[in-house]
Amino acid sequence: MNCLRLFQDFRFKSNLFILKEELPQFNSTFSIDCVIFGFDGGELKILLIERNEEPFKDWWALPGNLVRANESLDQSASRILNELTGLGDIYMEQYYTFGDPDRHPQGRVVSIAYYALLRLGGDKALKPISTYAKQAHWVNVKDLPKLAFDHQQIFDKGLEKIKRRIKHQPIAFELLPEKFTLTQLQNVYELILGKKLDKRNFRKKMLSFGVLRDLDEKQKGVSFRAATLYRFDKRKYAKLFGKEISF
Amino acid sequence: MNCLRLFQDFRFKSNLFILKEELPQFNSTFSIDCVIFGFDGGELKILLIERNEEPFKDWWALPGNLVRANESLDQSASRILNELTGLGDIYMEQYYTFGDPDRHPQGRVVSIAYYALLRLGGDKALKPISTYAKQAHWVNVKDLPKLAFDHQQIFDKGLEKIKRRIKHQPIAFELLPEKFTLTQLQNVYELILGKKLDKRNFRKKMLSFGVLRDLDEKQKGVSFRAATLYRFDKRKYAKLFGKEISF
DNA sequence: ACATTTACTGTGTTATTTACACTAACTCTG
DNA sequence: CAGAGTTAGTGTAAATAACACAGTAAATGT
Repeated sequence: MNCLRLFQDFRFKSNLFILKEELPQFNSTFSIDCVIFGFDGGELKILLIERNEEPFKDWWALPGNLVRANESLDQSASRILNELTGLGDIYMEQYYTFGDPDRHPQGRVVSIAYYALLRLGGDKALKPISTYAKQAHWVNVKDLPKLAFDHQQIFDKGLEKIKRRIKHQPIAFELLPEKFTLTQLQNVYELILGKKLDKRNFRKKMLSFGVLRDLDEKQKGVSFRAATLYRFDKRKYAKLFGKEISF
Repeated sequence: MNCLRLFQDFRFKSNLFILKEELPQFNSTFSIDCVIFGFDGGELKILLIERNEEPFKDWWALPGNLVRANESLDQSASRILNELTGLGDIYMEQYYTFGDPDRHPQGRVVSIAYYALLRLGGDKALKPISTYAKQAHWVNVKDLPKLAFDHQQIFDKGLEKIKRRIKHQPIAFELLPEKFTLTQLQNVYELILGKKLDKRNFRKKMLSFGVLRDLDEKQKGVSFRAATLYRFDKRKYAKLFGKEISF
């Protein structure tokens, strides 16, 4: 024991050698992986790609890519999302970094995970413009296939994160079209939180925040009674920031 | 515009060349930086080192180091904390990754930030065992010097994080000795949250959680009335997990 | 014993959360 | 066009949690 201590002291003071296991990680790369949530037809979905390259060729995976030399992580995430979906100007947030030494079979790749929330359906079609994927699909979060790498873990942590965040920040609106009904908004909350909410309490609380603008306009093209449409009022949201919203 | 589009299509389909700006980041390294909070003598402090190497030689900086080839990020954080303080078995958590391309003047270093909370004073002395720092000091968070790199930013984000976390998880106890008084506990909350709390409400709420065990024991060696000592009861904490604690 | 310092305690007020069920409006069908 | 079917929309009472607030108790030192 004393011997080991002496050895260590010598090592640090002499600065002459380094143990192999102490070598830092060189020649590594890092990537961004995105958990991209979408809401459509009452289902919460995420975007998956079918890989066209080894490793994990033909497996489903989260969309992701390597970070370039001269871009920041946030810039990189935006670029990658844009390349994979054709979309820009989306609320994205870094939430965790995954770096197990063996998470990638071909060498060390530390992956910085982001999530994004976006409105599906109708107006904006997805136009992926990259060849590293055979195809991209929206998949219901309740029905995920086996994922490549540690992507299941990355997804789990991402879902956990937005569960917490939806109570503090108006991220639910990012999933909805500009004009939406209170029932649609409640659906989003219920899907993300994974539980039913009381309709009256939900509406009471949502309206009490004063961040919804009643558009004096009704849904069109629906069977049965049409609901009032609302729009999210970003300016009024400022005061609300950071407060807990419980359901 | 059409021309650009055609060019892009060709680029993706032919797969023959790559634009320089599209090169991924190779030969990069990553590091861990730690914001290590300590509580001592009524002050909230963090551990800083005075750098002994370029760049930023002689500047104060957060303790941090490069990740090794065969360790996970969490392992790396624990190792680095241990090397810098001699301590182990500390609650640590990854909270953000900083990766601006120019955050390190000598090349790209993506840094994964962790925070740790630890009890100071008395029993365990700090024994840093590394030469890359001239010295390590505990510095009051209210009185930080200019920090190297983007470490001020890393610190700010870390403080923000534990402000939020202290309301959900019993991290305050990590800062205190095993036996502590309610007044000490309140001090920790007040320092982290940066505001005064009402004594009666604080005690009422803390005791109502049922995670404190009254030790039937009093402080010793203090002038004036001695306070009752408590211990944190980990088992009873389980039910509390995840609930918001507001002050 | 007296001054000093910190520990400790309770109540009333207000705001928030929760639980709970019926009517209104519209559409479709026969 | 009447009636069935479906979703939109609304209020109240009880329980719980948050907040504001001040004096007594216990120990020490002089």
